[in-house]
Amino acid sequence: METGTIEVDSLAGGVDLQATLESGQSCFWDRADGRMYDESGVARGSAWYTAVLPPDLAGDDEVVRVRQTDGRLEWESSTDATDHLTHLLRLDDDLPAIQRELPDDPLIETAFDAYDGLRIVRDPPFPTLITFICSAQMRVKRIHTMQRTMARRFGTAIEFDGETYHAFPTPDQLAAATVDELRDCSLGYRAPYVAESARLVADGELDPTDARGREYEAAREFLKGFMGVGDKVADCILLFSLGYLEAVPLDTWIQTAIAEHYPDCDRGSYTETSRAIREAFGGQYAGYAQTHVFHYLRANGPDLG
DNA sequence: TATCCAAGGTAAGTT
DNA sequence: AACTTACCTTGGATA
Repeated sequence: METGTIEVDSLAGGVDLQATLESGQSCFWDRADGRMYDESGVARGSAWYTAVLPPDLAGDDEVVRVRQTDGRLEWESSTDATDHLTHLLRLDDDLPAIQRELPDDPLIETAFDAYDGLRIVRDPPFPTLITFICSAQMRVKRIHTMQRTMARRFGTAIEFDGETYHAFPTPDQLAAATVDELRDCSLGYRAPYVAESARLVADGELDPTDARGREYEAAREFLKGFMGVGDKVADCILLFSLGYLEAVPLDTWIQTAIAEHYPDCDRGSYTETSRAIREAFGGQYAGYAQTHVFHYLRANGPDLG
């Protein structure tokens, strides 16, 4: 096993690992103490998080553990995880520079200042696709449980440091699952969506990574080719996996924020409201504003700001 | 202990 | 294109 550290001071804007991984944008990481999203007064802030990197990222299924203590990130893995962490947690993003590009707006400033070091993640595309298909009408904590269940039942088991971890299922593995088996993972009406979208990827008919390189709105339309992917889910995949930092998923929290703080941005349709709020959030880094505002409102209630 | 309700929406059908 | 409606499941709220 290899270990290493990344100094938080070496990152522009630092990093808040817990805020980044437990703000609801990612289901790729799992808290080793099993207390993900547990608000019940458990000691937080230095917990280990684990993930199984898919072969297309690491060359082979590879377990990575990371925690934040005393101004540094500590990691454990079978090989050097520095580059993987930099990639997955977007540690190269210059947060102060991004904040300077955001508009001078009280809600955005409050939300940004409240969570120093909260970064957008760069999760692998296929798990992100499935995760956000599952997210429809679902609580964040339960989405996470659903992903863990699918990984345990259909994903490859990996031994690391004397423990067993499960990779998120590959497209082939998930496409091989029956709709009933997926329903047994508590997916409900999302089960056939997951089955069909996994099949599309497994059969080579559609690949979420092929959205890359397209103009933003064209990329969003492309992703809507998957079953169970509408505008909002497509925006989540673009922002949290494919690096479209201008994407602003219009979820219920942001809809509430629009109604209360930016009523002029409500243009009726998703496309037009999206354009308006994207502009209000400063364009190219609007997704960073979205994620901070989302996290802030979810933690503090919609009335503040 | 029951019952009710909302949760990071989408697809399909109707106007 | 815009507007309805149904949809699985479950944890937490309310009675």
